[in-house]
Amino acid sequence: MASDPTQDGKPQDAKRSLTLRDVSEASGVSEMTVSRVLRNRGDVSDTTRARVLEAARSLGYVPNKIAGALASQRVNLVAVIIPSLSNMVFPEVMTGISDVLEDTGLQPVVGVTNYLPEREESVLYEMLSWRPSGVIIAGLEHTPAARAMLSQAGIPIVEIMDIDGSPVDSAVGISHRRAGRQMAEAIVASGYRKIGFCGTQMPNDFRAKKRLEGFEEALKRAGLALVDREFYSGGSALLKGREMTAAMLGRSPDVDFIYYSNDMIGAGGLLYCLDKGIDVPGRVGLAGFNGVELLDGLPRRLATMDACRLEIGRRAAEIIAGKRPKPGVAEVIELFPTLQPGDTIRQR
Amino acid sequence: MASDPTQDGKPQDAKRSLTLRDVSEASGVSEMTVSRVLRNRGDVSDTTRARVLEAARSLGYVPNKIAGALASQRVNLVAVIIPSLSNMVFPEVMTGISDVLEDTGLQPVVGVTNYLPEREESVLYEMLSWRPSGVIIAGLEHTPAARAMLSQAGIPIVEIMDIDGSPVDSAVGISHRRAGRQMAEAIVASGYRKIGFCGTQMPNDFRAKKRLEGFEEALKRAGLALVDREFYSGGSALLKGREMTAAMLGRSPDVDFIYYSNDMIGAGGLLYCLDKGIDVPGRVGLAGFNGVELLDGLPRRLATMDACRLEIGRRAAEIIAGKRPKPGVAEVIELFPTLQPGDTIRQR
DNA sequence: CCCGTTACTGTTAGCGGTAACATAGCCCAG
DNA sequence: CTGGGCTATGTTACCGCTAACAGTAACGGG
Repeated sequence: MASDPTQDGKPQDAKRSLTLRDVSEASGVSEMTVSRVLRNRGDVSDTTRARVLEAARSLGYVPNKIAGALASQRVNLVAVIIPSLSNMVFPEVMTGISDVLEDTGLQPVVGVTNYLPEREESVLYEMLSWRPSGVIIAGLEHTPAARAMLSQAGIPIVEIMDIDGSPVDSAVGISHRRAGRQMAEAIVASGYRKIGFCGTQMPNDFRAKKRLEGFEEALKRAGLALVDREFYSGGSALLKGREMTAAMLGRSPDVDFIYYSNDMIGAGGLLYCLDKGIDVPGRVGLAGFNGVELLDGLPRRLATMDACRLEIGRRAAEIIAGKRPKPGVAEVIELFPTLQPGDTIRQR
Repeated sequence: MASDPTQDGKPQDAKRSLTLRDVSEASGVSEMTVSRVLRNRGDVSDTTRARVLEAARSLGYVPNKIAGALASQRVNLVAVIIPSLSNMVFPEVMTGISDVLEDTGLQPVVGVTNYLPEREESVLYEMLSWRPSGVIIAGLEHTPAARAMLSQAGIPIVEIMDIDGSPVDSAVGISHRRAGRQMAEAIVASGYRKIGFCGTQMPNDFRAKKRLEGFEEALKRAGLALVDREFYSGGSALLKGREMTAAMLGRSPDVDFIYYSNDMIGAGGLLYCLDKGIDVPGRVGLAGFNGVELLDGLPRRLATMDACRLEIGRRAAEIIAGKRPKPGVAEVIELFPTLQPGDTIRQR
């Protein structure tokens, strides 16, 4: 329990938390005037203002936003619902969001779903029950109930990361299908023909799934098909990348390119190949996805495609904050990731 | 704006949000009964319950926790205040917290300070204004105002990560000073004598600072001192690790060990040495700190010390949730990190 | 000198729930 | 049949704050 300034252990006055009334009594003005001072609203004389601030400060008064929000019907919170915090990608999105929201008085509140739709639904319900000013939520795939809540909420909704589908309201993201396609085209153009895929075993990572679909589609158009594939779940992504690469190259020695569903396992694959003295990109080419900063420190630059994470966060926040040409109007913003060939695709 | 089901663009009924009254009218019972049903409180007949639930569901009612919290003086939120999300360490702490809070009805709300004390103060103020049921905050160093707020809040406070100092209320963490000392002792015991340090240039990363202090203290006791040091700020940690290592080995060729303030730059250093064909741990030994999962995928296991992150999160959450032998009593829990020598310290 | 303005401060009525306390049936023992 | 103890539901009074409006005093122009 919080330490009590008095020594008797029991809070002597039941620790009744401070209210506007306490400040108003301490400063000899009405509660309303105190409220005005603390919110910098309306006209208050300088002397009164000073007196109130002094009283509030010396009492250690912290306003009760619960009461404030109820009375004013205004909440400065923005719900941000994402699948995970541990994979480098969402922290950067959060950075973009915070940057923009910083000077709007709005504040992001994060909820994590662990890629579980039911969890997403309950997190959303929970957050909506705090009546936020807007929702930023990853992906376009939600349970029917979640979609219903989103569309009924009466607040701006921005679905982020992905635009392959139909948004409830606004959306900011990239086409993962196109991203997969582009990567496949680049790989094929470089002369690789026996292409394998390593990815996550997550049925609900719809974006990874779409990338793979786009990838296979482009291969097919080039008269090719995946030679081998390998999935993992859990554990150190870097290590899994090594293991999957070892397994695949062992099982399918003719594979000459491996496409990874994310940079982390791609980096693992790259380290494995370098360890084993496998010629990259001569004997095998490698590519990942996301453009994570981590790659900069690797011995060789892994081919990848940045996912515009920072920009996605920024744009989404701008929509919520009404910083758009036509605020309040739903819009879909497609961003275009650039392919970074790095050193792991053969140049020709 | 949220899409309106009707096509005229303007919400036809001003989108007045639903209240208990709407549900009560739809189901023909009092608001109180609806409230009871939705919270599973008190006795409600099965038929009434079913009727109410049906009405709530079909209307798409989402309770207003703002009103609920104000009336009941209960908020199921736990404020979690941490310096950063982007460095692998706090996401894992969050996981520990969420795991424990999961089935308590409590919910973590994250605030990020970017290692800025003033920012910490304002984030704390903001969060306290929502009257959370507890606060979990990283570190023992806060502005005087922040300390005052914490001790006045009248709710359980847990300061995490560090125990070298005096907590406001409860604390869960490791001694970073001791951790630094232990690492130094292990290094010296392995015969290294020309030891350098690479770390972050962050005046407010008190824990990194304490590790370095402990480290130097132990060196001194062994009659040694740091031979060289190098600091960085910003950018890809892996890359910075490479660069700093290159710089240090170039400038001080006699350095035979480098202690890094975190695993990420340590990993960069390791990759650099392997690239350059430098004998590790023969010519130089290397060690980091944190025990991040990432290291598992590296070509060689970097010496490190795990920071008990998951456990810290769990314990902190248990204290907040009152899942302790003596709930409500402040306690300080010290955890003991284990040194993982890996392959980058010479064995003798 | 009156009245409209301006500059400040106070009063009242909720916001949407819930705690606490009725109240209304109903059943059963005495 | 009567009262006590259920169970199921309703009533009332707030929770702490703010919107909206209502003063009040001082001032200046006509």
